[in-house]
Formats: sequence, structure tokens, C-alpha cells
Amino acid sequence: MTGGATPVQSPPMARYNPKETEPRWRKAWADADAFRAEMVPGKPKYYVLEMFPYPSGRLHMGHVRNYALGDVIARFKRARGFSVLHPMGWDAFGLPAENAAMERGVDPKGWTYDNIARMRAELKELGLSIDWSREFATCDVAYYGQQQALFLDFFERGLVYRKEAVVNWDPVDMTVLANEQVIDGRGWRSGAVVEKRKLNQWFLRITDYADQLVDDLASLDRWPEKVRVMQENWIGRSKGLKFKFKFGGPAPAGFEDGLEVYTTRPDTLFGAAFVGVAPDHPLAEQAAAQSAEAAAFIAECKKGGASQAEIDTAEKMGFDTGLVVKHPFDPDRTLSVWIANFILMDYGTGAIFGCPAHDQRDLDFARKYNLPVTPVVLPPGEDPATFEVAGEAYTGPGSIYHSGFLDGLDIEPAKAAAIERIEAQGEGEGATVFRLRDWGVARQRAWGCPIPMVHCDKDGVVPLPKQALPVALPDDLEFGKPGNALERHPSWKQTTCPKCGGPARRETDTLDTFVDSSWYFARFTDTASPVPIDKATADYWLPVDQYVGGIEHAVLHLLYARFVTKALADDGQVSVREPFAGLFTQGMVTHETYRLQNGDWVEPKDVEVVAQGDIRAARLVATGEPVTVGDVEKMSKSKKNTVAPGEIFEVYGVDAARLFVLSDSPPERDAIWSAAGVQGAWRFVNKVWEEFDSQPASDPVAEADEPALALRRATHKLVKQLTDAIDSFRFNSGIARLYEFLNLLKANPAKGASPALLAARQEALSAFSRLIAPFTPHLAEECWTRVGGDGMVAFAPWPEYDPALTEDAVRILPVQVNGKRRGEISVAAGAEPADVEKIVLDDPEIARRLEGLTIRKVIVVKDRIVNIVAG
RNA sequence: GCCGCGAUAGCUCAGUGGUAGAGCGCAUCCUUGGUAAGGCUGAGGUCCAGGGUUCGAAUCCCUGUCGUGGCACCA
Repeated sequence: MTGGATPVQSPPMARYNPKETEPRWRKAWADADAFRAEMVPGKPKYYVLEMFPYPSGRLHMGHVRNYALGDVIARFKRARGFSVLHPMGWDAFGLPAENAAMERGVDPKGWTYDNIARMRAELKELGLSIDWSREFATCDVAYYGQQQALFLDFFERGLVYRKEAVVNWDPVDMTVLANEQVIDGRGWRSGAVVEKRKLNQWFLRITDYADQLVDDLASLDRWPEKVRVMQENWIGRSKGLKFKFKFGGPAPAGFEDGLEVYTTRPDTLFGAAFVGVAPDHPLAEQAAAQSAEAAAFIAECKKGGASQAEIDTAEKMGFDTGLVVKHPFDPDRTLSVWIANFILMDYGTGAIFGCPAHDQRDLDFARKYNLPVTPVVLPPGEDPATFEVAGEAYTGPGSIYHSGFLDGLDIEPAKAAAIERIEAQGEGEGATVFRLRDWGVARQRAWGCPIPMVHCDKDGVVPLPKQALPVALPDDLEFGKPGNALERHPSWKQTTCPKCGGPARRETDTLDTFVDSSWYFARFTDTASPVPIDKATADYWLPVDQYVGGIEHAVLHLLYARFVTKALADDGQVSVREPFAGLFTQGMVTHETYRLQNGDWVEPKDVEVVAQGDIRAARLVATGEPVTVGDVEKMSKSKKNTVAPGEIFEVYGVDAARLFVLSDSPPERDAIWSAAGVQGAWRFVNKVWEEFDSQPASDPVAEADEPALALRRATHKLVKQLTDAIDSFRFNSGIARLYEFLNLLKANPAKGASPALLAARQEALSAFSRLIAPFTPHLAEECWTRVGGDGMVAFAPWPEYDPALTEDAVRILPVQVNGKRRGEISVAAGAEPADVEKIVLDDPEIARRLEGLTIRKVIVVKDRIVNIVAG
């Protein structure tokens, strides 16, 4: 100010201005290369990773929450002295790019990289402590070329194979669809009825690792129990018996040894009433070839819809093939062989024996076709002479009866005895069966990682040598029509056979994008390595210490990544057998929904909500039209209940947005975004700055007065609380403690404070600026500078606390009489129970309460409470 | 059907044997040169229900109710 008419008068306090401070600090971090991850021998390392985003082109609140959560951990661990790796990349292959190409005629590659550029800018605005030097996209040829090398390694080790399999085929889009992409039997995009087709497909042998994938879940003690349970269910390990029924009469071709079935209940074998095979079982196909009736029945079965409702209500249907098999324990008994619609070909052996008394499906089937229902498990307390199974199969505990040599045994011993007998007869053996199937990884899509194989008329399917890698995607793909643009490309697939040198065709299928995300975390450890994974570097950084992402990946991505890690470990490429030592699954970001009277959804930014007492009414800002406030739901475009992060950053700053999304709920639960909430966070940011701005420079004071000591105690308690809260992912409660502490600071203002209190405030503010750094990093830098902190808070060590100061010297103990609070006494911390008892009994107020009562017992819990039992 | 998770103030949640708490919201009053504000004070709770264990239960156990997530004709 150079003088003039306006009086020179600075406002009492300068408003905090995130628009100025936030970009300034982001630049300072970038200039200092503050977050570069470095291997420091002897320094403990910490690898924090959030699930990398698909580059849709737009950041949403879910991203903000996900990356803010990870950033809290990364910044905290860095301050705690760890060498932190916190990278970012892009899960960039996949259908949306091809759909955009088809619908808008854009190039998928250009579309994807444009989106990445936009999202990178938005992510950088979040002020994340990321080592951007390691950024890559899975559609970078440098990445997928290395992935092709891994695929060849897996092929060499026998983990890749090709087989004919039944797949979901969309006849309009002309591609295979994943099960998740088939909704009520129709393609999710085209709406066409999906066909079942047999196609040659590439598979990864994940089932080779099924046992390990279940067993090793037990070692993942920093994973949510829920996710471990879901994986266990998905893998679906069951132990039972596989054995062959001998045919009673001439065996059908190919079944000379018998018909193999699988059961988890060999103890109920004597209750068998029939044998059933799946409609697509080879035996059923044979029957169809010989009988028009059987063929018609099978066709009928295949018509059944795939939707859950249809499966739930589908009636049991069967067709008697006329074949019979002999009971393994009683050769005089025969069982008829049926084709049944409720038997699945891809589980077990595709054939079962039916025990109606103890399996609900078998019972329904037996009732429909008048097959015998013989109970063989007697529930405890039931009379064997009268026990019957009527409408409900009995699946509980009991002892075996009506069962020859198994009679009198409990279920488990009976299972063992039955298996032993079958094994002795050489007809089968105990077997473990999994629900998990091998992983079909081929996609008839052009925007993916090409499978490095060629087809030669002479040599068949031949892997490319590694020197031929990468197999790069061509840049001139035509996406005008559905189907695989790679297949249509005029020249790309023409090549020569690595074996015979003759003409050959490239494989035009590409890899499932889940392959891309199954090893990216390992690539982050050295993104420039000429081999897929640089072992020494990976050994330093892996495993990922803390992985953060959505629960929606609880099974597929996390299971695939675990499998690939185990396969890589067996190949000597990494040393860890589990990729993610800690997993945190965060909740979604939700928002209220708003509708006009005509039912149209409206966006939050067009709605004004007014509180009327405890009731909330809403109206449209533009017209005043009343708006109905609906349920809180996941932010989605269809319900228009989204809030654009960029608009929030613009109004309140990045720190307020981060703070609110972290403070609202425990991180694993859904967080409800609200305008009031973010305003609250914004007010907090301002109040914090006011406290720092009002603090004058002060000198350390030797003698602390009472208020100063109280503030010091609170400060040290706060440090302990925040440390514990972040360590245990209770970010919301940590932030609540910060709110409380700010109120305490305001109650002990700098204005009028004693020198001792000013010094205590100085200590408090120094700690506070470091404690808020993981949550509101820009504000923290500004505050740190204001209190004379050394360098940037991004490099500052986490504050330490003095345990002696976190404990109060004097304790107020409630005194209960018969469990009801009747008074309190104050004693020195750590006072011995005997002394406390004496003080209590000498207290006149307590004595008055005890008048006329006999003291039976006095319970003193040190530093907590006193209870007198009297009567 | 099977396997989980949850229920505490109007809202979002802490508290996991020992005095029922926080933030936001709400109300009163003050301030209106901190102004898309700020401050003081306050109200508000059968800790889902019932039973059990205990000197003592929101907390541990059992049963139920409601809500919610995952899997599911998996033999």
C-alpha cells in the first residue's frame, strides 16, 4: 500500500485462501521432488497402493475418497521414517474405449490417452504424495510387451493352455462376454439374447493354485475378514468322494469303466434313489443321439433362462435314460440313470447320485418322479421305527442307519468309512473339488494386450520367441462395425511361423484386462526394467504393505493378483507369495437423491435444502419448485446425485474436500456427501488458519503455569490419539479429535495469554500442523511455515509424545453403591486400591449413602472406579 | 437356502466390562468492520427387544426383530 484515501488498516485476520496456497504448495512439492520413492538400504520401506483407476476421463468422488485414504497412510508413514513407495498408473485397456470408438468414431488409443491427461491433471490437483515418475498405463506398449513376456513364461511352465469351452456369445457385438456382462440372458450393451457357443479359448491354470489360494488366506491377517470369506466361498473347496458306478447291463460307449460321480455325502450312499447326469454330460449327449425324446428333453433344459429368478423357480425336470447302474455296496440293488436339469456339467463330474431324504433338490426330484425316499441319517432323539422325511430333506446331525456296515456311526466317521470301502473296492477315491474354474483370458477385442501366439497350418499353435516382442497393436484399426477390429485388419495378423518360417496368422484375441491388473503393482517397483520385474528391486519393495480399494474387487481382481503372484514366485521372478500384506476396502460415496414432482431426477447443485426445525425441505433454486428429498444412494449419473470434485475444489479448496470425505464416516463404510458437511470442513480449515495466524512469535518458557500445563497435556494426548487413529484406520475419529482440540485452542487464545501459555500454544501448533498434514497437506504446509517450522512439513518427522504428559496426575473416580453412581472422589493417579478404599469409606457423603447398610464388598479398579456392594 | 456385517443424540459416528461421548444439525442470546461470517449458552439418549453371565453390561453369551453385503440347483 502506498498511501492514499483508503486508511491503511489490515483486517484483524487474513482470510485463508486455498486458491492461492494450494497450487503454490503443489508446485513446491513438485520442485523439491518430495515424493520420489527411493530404495534406502537399512531404512524400513512401506509400499502404499490404491487400486489404479480406469481412465474414464473424469474424476469422481469415489476416486477422491480412495486416493485421499491412501495418501493419509503414505504421508503418515513417510513422517514416521519409512521409505515410502506410492505410485499411480492407469488400467487403460478395455471395452469403453472401443465403445467410444464405435459410437463416436474416435481412435481408442487417442481417446484413452486424452482421458489419462485429463484425469492426471485432476488427480494432481488433489495434492497426493505420489511418485509420478513411475506412472504408466497398461496400454503403453512398454507395459503390455512385458506382459506378453510373462504370458510366454507362464506358457512355458504349463500354466497357459487352450481348450474348447462354452462361452457367452453376443451375436450382435460379435464377442465373448464375461458372465458379469450378461444380464437376464441378454448382452449388456447390445440387448441381444446371448448364445452359448463352444469356442477355442486361452486359459490360465488358476485351479492349480486353488488349495494354496484358500490355505494362504489364513496368513492375510491385515485383510478384512469379509474379503477372505468371500474368496473362500468363491474358490468353494469341498471334500468328498469321486467314484464310478458300474453299469448293470451293457455299458454305453466310453463308459466301460462306469459312470463317475462326485459327492460330499458318501455317508448317505445307502439312501441313494437314482443317479443323475447334467444335460450336457457326454452320456446325455449319447442318449440324445439315440433317442429323439432324450434330445427333445435336453433342448428343453437348455431353453431355461440364466437369470437368478428363473433358476430359483425352475422346476426339477428329469428324463429316464433306461440305463441302470449297480449300487457299489449292494450289487443286487440297481439305480436308474436320469438326465436332470439341476445338475451342472462344470462342477464335480457333472454326475451325482441322488439321496432324496438328505438333499432338498434330490427330494423335490424324487417326489416328482415317485422315487423312493429312504432316510439313512437318524436325527438325535428320533425313533428309527417312525422317523420319516416328508417335504423337507434332513441335513442335520445324527447317526447312520438302514446302511449296512455304516450303521450306528456318526456322519463324519461314516463318510470316512464309506470312502475307505470304495477305495478298497478300487472304484474311486476321496477327492477335493473346487467351484473355482480355470481363468478364461481370451477376449475377441482389439483394445487389449495381444496374445503373443501364432497359428501355423503346419505347426499348429506356436508361441512367439521373446525377441519378437512386443507384439504391438496397429495404429490404424477400423472400429466402424462390431466385432474384433484386429481380426479385420488387412495385414496385422499376417506373419511367419517362428518354427517353420512358413506363413502363419497372429492370434487376434487379446488378454482379459484383469491380466493387466494382476501384476502392475510389481512393475511399479521398477518401471524401466528390460524384463517384466526386476527381482532385486521387487524384493526391496514387495509386498504392497497397504492396498486400498473398493470391495467390488474382493474376489476377481484380488484373487487373480494372488494367483499371478504365486505363479511368479514359483517361476523365481518374485520372492513373495502374497502380493498385498494389508488390504483396506473403503466404502462408497453416496448422496441424497432429489426428484421433481414429475419424477425427474435433479442434480444437488440445482437444489436448495432448507432446514425447518428437524425437518428438511427442498426446492429448485431456479424456480422455487418443490423437490422431494429421496434416499441416500451411491452417486450415479442415472440418479443425477453426483457432485463434481472439480467444482468443490473451486469453491472450498482441495483440503476441505479431502478433510470432509475422510471425516464423515469410518473409511470402510459408505460416506454421505453433503453440502453442509463440506462447509463444516471448510469452516474448520479457516478456523485452523486463524489460530495459527493469531499466534505471535514466542520464546520457550521454563516454568509452565496451570493453563499451560493443561494445554501441554492435551497436546501430547492428541499426538497419541492421532497416531493410534491413523495406525488403525480410524481417520474419522482422528479428525474428530482435531476438531475438539481446535476448540481447546480457541478456549486458550493467544490474545491475553501468559508467556507460559503462549509457549504451550507454540508447542501445540507445531504438533497440530504436522498432525493435520496427512489430511489437509496444503493447509499443513502453510501452518508449519507460520509457526516457523523447518523446511516443508512434507519432510518433517511425525510429532512425538511424552507418555507422562498423556496421563492426568489426579483422577476423578466415580463411586458406585450397588452398581449405581452415588458420588465421586479424587485421588492421585495410580493410587493403590487399599488406600482408595480407605478414602472412600472415610468420605462423609459416601458414608451418608451407606447409612443402615452392611458393606459386603468393596471393589476398586485402579484409576477407574469404586463399587461398594452393600445390603 | 448358506456365510458375513450392522443397530448408541435429529444426522454421521466414537466408546468393546467400570461416570454415556464427539462433529454436524437444532434452539436461545450476543456480535454485525472477521460477514458466502463469528461467539456464548443450551436442549436432546428405554445405547433395537428379551433372556443369561457379573458386584457392575451399550460393551461378553444366547434368542429374536429390523436393515445390509456376498454366494447360491456347487451334489
